[in-house]
Amino acid sequence: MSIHLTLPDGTQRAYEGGTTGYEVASDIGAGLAKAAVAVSVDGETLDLNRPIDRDGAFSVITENTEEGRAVLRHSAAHVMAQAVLDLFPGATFAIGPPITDGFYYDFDIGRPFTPEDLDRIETRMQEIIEINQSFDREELSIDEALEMFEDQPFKTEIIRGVDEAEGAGTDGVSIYRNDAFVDLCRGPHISSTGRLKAVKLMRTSGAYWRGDENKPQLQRIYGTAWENRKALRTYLNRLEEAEKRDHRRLGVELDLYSFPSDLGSGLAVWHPKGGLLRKEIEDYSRRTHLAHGYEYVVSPHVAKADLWQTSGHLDFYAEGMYPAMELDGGQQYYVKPMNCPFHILIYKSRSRSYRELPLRLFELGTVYRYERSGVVHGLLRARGFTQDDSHIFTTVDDMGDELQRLLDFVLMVLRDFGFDEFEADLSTRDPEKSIGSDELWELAEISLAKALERAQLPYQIAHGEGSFYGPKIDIHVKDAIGRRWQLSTIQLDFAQPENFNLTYASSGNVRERPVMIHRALLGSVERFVGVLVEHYAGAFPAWLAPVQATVVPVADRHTEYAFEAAAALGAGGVRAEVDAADETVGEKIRRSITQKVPAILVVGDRDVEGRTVGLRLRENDEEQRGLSLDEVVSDLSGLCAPPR
RNA sequence: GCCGGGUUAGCUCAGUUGGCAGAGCAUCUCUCUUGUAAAGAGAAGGUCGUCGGUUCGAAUCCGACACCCGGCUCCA
Repeated sequence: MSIHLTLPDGTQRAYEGGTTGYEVASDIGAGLAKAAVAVSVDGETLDLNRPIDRDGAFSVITENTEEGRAVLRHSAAHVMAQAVLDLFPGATFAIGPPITDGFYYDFDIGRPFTPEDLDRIETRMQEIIEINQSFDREELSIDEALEMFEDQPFKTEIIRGVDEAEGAGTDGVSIYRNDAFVDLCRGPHISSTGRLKAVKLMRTSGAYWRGDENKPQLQRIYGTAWENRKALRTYLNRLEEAEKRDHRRLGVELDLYSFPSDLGSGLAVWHPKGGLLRKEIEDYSRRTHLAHGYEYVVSPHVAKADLWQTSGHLDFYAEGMYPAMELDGGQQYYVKPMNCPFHILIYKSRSRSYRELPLRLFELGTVYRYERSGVVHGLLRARGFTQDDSHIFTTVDDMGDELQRLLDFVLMVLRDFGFDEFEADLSTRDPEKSIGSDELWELAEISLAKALERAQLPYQIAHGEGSFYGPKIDIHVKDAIGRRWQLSTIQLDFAQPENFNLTYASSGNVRERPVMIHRALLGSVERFVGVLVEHYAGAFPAWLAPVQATVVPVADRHTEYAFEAAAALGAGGVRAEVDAADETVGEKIRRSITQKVPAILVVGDRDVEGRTVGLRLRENDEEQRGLSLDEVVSDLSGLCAPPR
């Protein structure tokens, strides 16, 4: 019996039944076979040494692709587990999958791993790699597997899970054996441990079994594995690069904000330069919202317990709220974790007509959330932050159009800040934990999906991840080094209009219930600044740079003219500073470059005489001399103008 | 909240077995008057996160708390 394989280029080849993937790869080319870690046959990935017994599309998975690296990493995880079980008798092990850029494995050794343990494990792994053990696949029945792993409670739990999830042709499980080490695993794996050329253990941490904080906490070891030493080095350099972009570090270096420990966890103070950056962002936000049919409102930071009771926050969100303050003889007040109830009160301040809808109330609303102590992370996860928050009150009929408008608006805003790659998550209903009619949910989910499709935004459906009151879209951006950040959120809300008994008079003069859309575009100004800092590595677009131009006098006698030039820039709307310090020109240039100032102007004798300047722009370090001051002012004032 | 690691000058970090607290950068002063990524000299700067304990003696050992970092869980 022969098998027929279709290669990616469309050519067909026939082989004896039982030919292995490696043999096919070798037949195609020796180089390909050398780089191969697995093959894909008819949509299924197989070990190289597994006989192929069916026809279909065939491709070779090579070690320098993400799919191939996942195979390497998965195998590295096995080797790590083998090393741990060797070194720590009685250890139990749970799961060890490949992840982005690496792998991990969860263990229970009765105590945490120490850095020294990590060294020993890595050394043992190297030994295992050097003896080049082969990975051998076997298939077992559920009962056989349960017996084989009887001392491994996590493994038996997984096996029972496979048993219950039968269907998909799983009446048994596969295991991979290298030497005395056996692990439950679907595969595929590399043919032998010697294929691991560049493995490094990175860190340890606690991790809950099955990600559930009510289950026991295991000890996780993270590692990384690459096809060769060079790729590993490149990855480690990338980590260093990311560290240099860290917004907490750059916040100090650029004097933007800080997190004084006297203040408290998760709380930032904004220094003058950070304050200016924020102000630019907030001004932009207010301007564009006003230009897009929003009405600007303001609400206080605290409200009585009753309001939070009505809104459902005390029932559903109490954990995220700061504890109550008692005022006025027992009256309880809460600091706001969200702005919605206030906007609802504005809506309710008088009776509303369908003619006013959609009513879009917008606020830069500062909220406080009691984040658990282990989760705060600079500006990206703070306890106090300001949302560019709006609540849109719309009729059910207008909801679809409004969502489309909204999505266009979101993308415009994000693009204005320099992001151009987006992905969305559409979170749908969890029937167990939600309110509202099926019809409304379905309409809402369809409307969200339609809006996403019309905006040509790639999205994934997150089943059951919607909030209890409605489905939502979360928008993620990709930054300059490919990381994904969640910024915008758009949530439909059927609950609050009910809770607060919101109505409007329809054209037929009937009381109808509006739908609320809760949305934040930047998300929170704090997080947004954090993401911007990391995206631009602190070199903000000129319109956002706290200092847009530095004027450097060559010697003391040029200082007066330098201030004149700075004043001219200021009059042209450019934020300019004079660096009149008693330092060399080289040092002053260096300081401005380090501070990522977009434009540096140098003025000396000839400039004073001819009313000119020397100019050096951040984007290229070539200097120009003798440019007319007036022209430079006009150019820079264009360069520093906000996008709208 | 959980697991682990931390906290020494404004910043980055040394500090040996428990025995007088250190460097570089930044700051201040003076000299130099500078043309595109660090001029020279000097000075000042510390409750060693906080509180308690052990000790003749604690930055160093122990405990609690605060804050930070890496994860888990959670999330804008």
